[in-house]
Amino acid sequence: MALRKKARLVDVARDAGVSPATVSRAMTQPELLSADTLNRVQGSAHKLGYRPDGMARALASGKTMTIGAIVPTLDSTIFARVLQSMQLALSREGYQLLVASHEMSPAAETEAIRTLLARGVDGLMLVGAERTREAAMLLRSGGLPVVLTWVGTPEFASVTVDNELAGQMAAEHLIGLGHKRIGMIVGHLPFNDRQRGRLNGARNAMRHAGLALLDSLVSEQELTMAGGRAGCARLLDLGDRPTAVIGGIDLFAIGCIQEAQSRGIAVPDTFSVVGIDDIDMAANMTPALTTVHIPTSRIGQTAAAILLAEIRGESARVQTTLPIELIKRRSSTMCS
Amino acid sequence: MALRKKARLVDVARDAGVSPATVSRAMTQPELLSADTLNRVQGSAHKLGYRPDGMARALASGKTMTIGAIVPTLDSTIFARVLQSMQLALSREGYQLLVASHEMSPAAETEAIRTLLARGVDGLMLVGAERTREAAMLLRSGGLPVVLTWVGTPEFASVTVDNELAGQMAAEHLIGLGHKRIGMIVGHLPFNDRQRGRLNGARNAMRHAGLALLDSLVSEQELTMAGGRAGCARLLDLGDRPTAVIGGIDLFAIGCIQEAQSRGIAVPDTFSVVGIDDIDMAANMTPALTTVHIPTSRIGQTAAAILLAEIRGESARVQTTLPIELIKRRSSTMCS
DNA sequence: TTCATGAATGATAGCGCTTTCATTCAAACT
DNA sequence: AGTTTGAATGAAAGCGCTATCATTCATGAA
Repeated sequence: MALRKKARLVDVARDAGVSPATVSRAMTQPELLSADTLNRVQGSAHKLGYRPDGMARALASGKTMTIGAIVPTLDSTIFARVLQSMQLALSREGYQLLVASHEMSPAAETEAIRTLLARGVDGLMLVGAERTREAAMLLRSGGLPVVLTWVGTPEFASVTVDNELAGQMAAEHLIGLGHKRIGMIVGHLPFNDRQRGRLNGARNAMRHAGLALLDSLVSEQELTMAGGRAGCARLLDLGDRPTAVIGGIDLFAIGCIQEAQSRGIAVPDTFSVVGIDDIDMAANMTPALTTVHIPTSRIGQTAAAILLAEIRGESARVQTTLPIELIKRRSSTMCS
Repeated sequence: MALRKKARLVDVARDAGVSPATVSRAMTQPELLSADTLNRVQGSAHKLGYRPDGMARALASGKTMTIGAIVPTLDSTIFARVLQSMQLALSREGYQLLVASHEMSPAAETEAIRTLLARGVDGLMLVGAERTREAAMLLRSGGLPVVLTWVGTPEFASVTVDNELAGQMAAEHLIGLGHKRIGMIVGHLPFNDRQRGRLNGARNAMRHAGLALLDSLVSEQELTMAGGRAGCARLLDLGDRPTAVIGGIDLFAIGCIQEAQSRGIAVPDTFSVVGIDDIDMAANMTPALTTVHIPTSRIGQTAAAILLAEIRGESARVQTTLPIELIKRRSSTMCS
């Protein structure tokens, strides 16, 4: 009972008086065995405290029962939600999530892809469609199911959301309320096709309305609430300040509201703010945030489902786009 | 160039005209080889696009280069920060993080431990000291480095924070400001020794001051901002409402402030609120939140360092407690 | 009775790598 | 010259499991 080494499959086989193959079957395809042997094997396994070795299993079967996910950052409600719902869906099928983040660095993402591929994952979830040439090569030659989220390309399966439309909906809402000088706070654009899409969407909506999203009213910031405050501060310091601001993410919008309030500017009475994402907090602040709802949990669930399906060889390169929706709350109102 | 199967170690060996052992050495201990052979091997490896197979490597060496982390939930800035800083520290040494969450269910945590152990991880990070008997057994018999975070036990290495002290500091601050009727919003207590500690700390501080934390002024809520609002609403609806509230996590405190503001109750003028954690948002809201700072990033870094050290056999069962600190901001003031 | 037939099980060859242990050979000592 | 030493490499035995193929043995069809 004490200093026994870990029991292996052969130990169980010996104890139960069967061949290793039978034990292996007992563990993975019990329906193939007679009730009698199955019982005997399970008994021995339990008695010896046998736990199959995942690495050996992985090597022999080529399956790791692990899905890799590489996100820009873990420190974001958005991605946390996606990961959480993925994990939930995956664990139901016995899969585990291997998580890596790259902190907005293409090189780091490439490296993470390389590592996960080497480590052996049965599928890979990535965010966005933009990556280094090398990363693309790795994925292509990796020969494993890949699903892109938020933004996709025809080359891989994807669960996307129309970021342009999101930006457009936010802008159109404000335009409909009579706002003409609209500002926007966005994340750093270089390695972030989500933010670029939202910005373009807003820009186009304004153009269609015969207005313009002035460059001077667009502030690029770090994706934090502090970034939102800073961006808003810059816009509010302007001589001709905007009457409304779109946050490229809710956190920006919320930071923006805080900044306005701390300056005694009433939201929404004299300053409207709308966000994109609809994070938890959006509904719970005062004023509650008008925002474009992005179905993050569904993105995760769907990504998991697609990966699982591809692993089973059921489907290939499914391109899914999830609907988004403007949620009108209190932070936006008619331009006064 | 096209339909070539994945190159294996023997392929490289053949191409370079050396034995497999030499190629293996070239990959893991290049300093053992002559510059000449090393070059030749690396040349062949590169030419064939060779990438070592992690599973085979893991099986043969017993090392997976993977660390498991099981957190209550991914959807929390706090744990996200910890994971992020762990990952950063680990990746520098070539390790990857395998993440699982249990959503506050002891059974789910046990299952996650079992899975990760089977999957093969070189070390394991867990939150809190409370778990099922079975989980404890698994960890003990797992024979792998384990580090507990937030709350620890002598049985394992740990990086903790004095949760009681945190609760105490929050309460003492309020007491020092003259508050006597103090309420508290805490998370569900059953499988959460962090929240229990904080509550007890606050309770003791009040007792020492000759006051009492009335049960009627303690509200147990889900760990979300909405929970904070709900808890606060309950307290504010009371005939004899508290003049100050402690949030067991910042999110509660923030929700509480939102709730108060939405009722036209001025914070901090007629109602003080303090939190615990010091999440990003705390400093960026209006009023900025007074809170007890918990060094989350350092928890992650330290946990990673301890695990790495134990893997190398350098140290064992280090118990570290990180300092915490009250950050006075605007959400709390003298009792009027 | 004689064979297919199929269900239950066994034998065994890997999966791709690491890791002793053994070998070779030149440099460095007696 | 004869020996010791150590650096550089090779040979080969696994790591613990899965999966293919073969074997056994009732069962029912011919």
